[in-house]
Amino acid sequence: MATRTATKPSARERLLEAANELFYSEGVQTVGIDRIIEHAGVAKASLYNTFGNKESLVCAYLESRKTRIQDRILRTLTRFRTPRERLLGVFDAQGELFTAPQYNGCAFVRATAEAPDDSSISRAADDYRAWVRGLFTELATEAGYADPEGLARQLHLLYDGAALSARMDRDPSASTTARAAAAALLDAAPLAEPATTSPGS
Amino acid sequence: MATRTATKPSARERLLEAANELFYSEGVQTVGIDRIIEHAGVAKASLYNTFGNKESLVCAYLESRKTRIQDRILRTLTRFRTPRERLLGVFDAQGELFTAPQYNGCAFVRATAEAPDDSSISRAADDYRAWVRGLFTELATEAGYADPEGLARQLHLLYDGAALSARMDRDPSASTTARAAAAALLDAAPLAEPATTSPGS
DNA sequence: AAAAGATTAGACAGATCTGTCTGATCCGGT
DNA sequence: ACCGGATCAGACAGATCTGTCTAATCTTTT
Repeated sequence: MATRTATKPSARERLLEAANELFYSEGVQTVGIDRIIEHAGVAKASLYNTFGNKESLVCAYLESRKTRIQDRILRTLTRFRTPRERLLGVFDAQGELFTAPQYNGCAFVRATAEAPDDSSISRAADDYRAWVRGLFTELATEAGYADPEGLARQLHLLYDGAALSARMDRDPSASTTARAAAAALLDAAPLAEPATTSPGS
Repeated sequence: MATRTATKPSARERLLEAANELFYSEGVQTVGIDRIIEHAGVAKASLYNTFGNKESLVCAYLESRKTRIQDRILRTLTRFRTPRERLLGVFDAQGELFTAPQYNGCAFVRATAEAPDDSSISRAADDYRAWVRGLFTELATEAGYADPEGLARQLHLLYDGAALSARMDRDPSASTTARAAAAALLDAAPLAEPATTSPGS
């Protein structure tokens, strides 16, 4: 509750930091508890007192990653004015992630690949994906497109594909490709009709 | 008794079949050797005589999956005539995969998420991705687009995104969304200038 | 029929992992 | 100063995993 001074982060914070580095770079299953506590400089009892078990630590790690990514995207979007620019700006924010020291793909995809099907880890991934989907839908609605949900689904595909390609192909330029494709989709998507007939033929 | 061919598959085939089911549905790390041999009805020594170690078994499993998917896609593409239909037909083939009994996402993405960075597993994934990329590039070239590689990259993003969404969102209709987006990208992509004209068939 | 090679069941070794427990030590609030 | 909670180091139990090895049984070839 009391805010820590800058001298020494709490055991919880150090554990989350270590989890963030090790789980993300090497995978959830391959990194054992011992490596986490060694890297965090924390006793094993502190870990189990704080989180209870490994799965809860993984969920907390995913949660912290989610808020970090959300903040990063939203901050990047403040640079853009028009709804269209902001829709495409999501891919710019993604590109910044790709060029980070070493990007290893979507943490939620990786963690889900290692977790049983109906675990709390999958639920954390669902949360994150719902947020991304909601963001695209909201921006598409603001931009006045006729089918914001459908457009958001298409853009989400590009967003996922870019993250996957950036990792699997070790190609950070995937976000640029995705942005260009997204621009083409926006150009092709019909706007909501403020009034008269639809443009057929 | 004297029948030696069709009645009983070899130990290798049964192991690959078991690996295909268990590794794909539950993950590579979480499924142990004991589960594999039990499910295959094979002795442990046979597994290690045949494959040497677990990683080789995983690679063989990925290899068999790759050829299976390639066959499926190519067979589906024979239904279509024009290059454009065949480009979009890749997403139809993908949709058939999604509606399979239980689809669990791209096996290569899952396996790579659990494997160390420079393993032979990653290399198997690279092979598969290179094939998909080459297929899109080839079809885009046949269709006469000005920038086949660039278009193939965009379509590959949709392909990856659809596979990822089908798994993460448990939404097999992702291939339909991807197909629609791909059609829009094809409409927007410029055609190559016809250097040598051989117009009609 | 007999030899040679596969295949089987399962014990075993060695390593590793999660989670618990003990007791000592540090540190902030009253 | 003191007390209670947080944290520490590390041993320990119990389970699990990969890979090896033995010895018996089945299959094929000579």
